[in-house]
Amino acid sequence: MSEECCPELPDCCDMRGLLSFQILWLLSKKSMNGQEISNELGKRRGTKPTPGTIYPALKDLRIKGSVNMERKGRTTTYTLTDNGKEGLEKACKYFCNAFGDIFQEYGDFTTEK
Amino acid sequence: MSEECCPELPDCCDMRGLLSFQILWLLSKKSMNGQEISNELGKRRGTKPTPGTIYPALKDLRIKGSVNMERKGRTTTYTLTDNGKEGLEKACKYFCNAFGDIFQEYGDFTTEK
DNA sequence: ATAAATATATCGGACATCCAATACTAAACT
DNA sequence: AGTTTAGTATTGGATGTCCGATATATTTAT
Repeated sequence: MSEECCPELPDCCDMRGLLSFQILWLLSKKSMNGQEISNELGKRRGTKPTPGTIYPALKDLRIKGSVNMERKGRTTTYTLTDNGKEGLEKACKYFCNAFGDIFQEYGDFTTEK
Repeated sequence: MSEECCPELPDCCDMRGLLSFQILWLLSKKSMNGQEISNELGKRRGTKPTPGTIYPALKDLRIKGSVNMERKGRTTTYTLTDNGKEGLEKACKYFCNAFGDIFQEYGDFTTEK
């Protein structure tokens, strides 16, 4: 996850979506606050989501029961719930089934590069 | 891509998004009409997108210049344009950078299953 | 005490994605 | 000719994702 590798957003199609899924995945590795989540997403996407993106998403995940929030002073730590863990496993299966071939075959797509 | 493997949609998070990207990917392998695209998406997602989903997406891709349409009788064949091919390569890089770790590490996540 | 910085949060607007419902066209069938 | 079927397409409504702008609370610095 180096800095040099900043993928360019394509104009051929829309690349939005799966934000809440990606947040759950990140939280499955480590409980984090909003800024840390935002930084991790920035590494993967090239640009950090703004507060207007990240906090509504976290609020929705809390309402769904997928994450817990715990505020201490200035920072709020978000943690995956047991419910969220179960759901994430289903979500990963769905995701891999839907997009797995792109990862497996993308090597062929760029042989000429 | 067998029939038995129908992933369940999770309730922990939203799994919408990247439809136009997935359509471009499918068309990069073979030109297809709407029904064929819909069937391929159904195999990967478990449920086939309805006409109200697929045709607006294809219309947007045509307006963006990513695909061409050619109607013959009852069917319309959609083909990736050169522009769409270039864009798709960028899109794949972006996608792999954003979600690659989930594929690489998901094996660990399900070792207990 | 005041100011600056950090972290969280909401609001408004734009847009893609999703479905159900409806409608149309062309081919195939009776 | 009339009916059915296959394929395409639009409409309306709901929701998630995205940004820019704004606001609040807490910590840190001056």
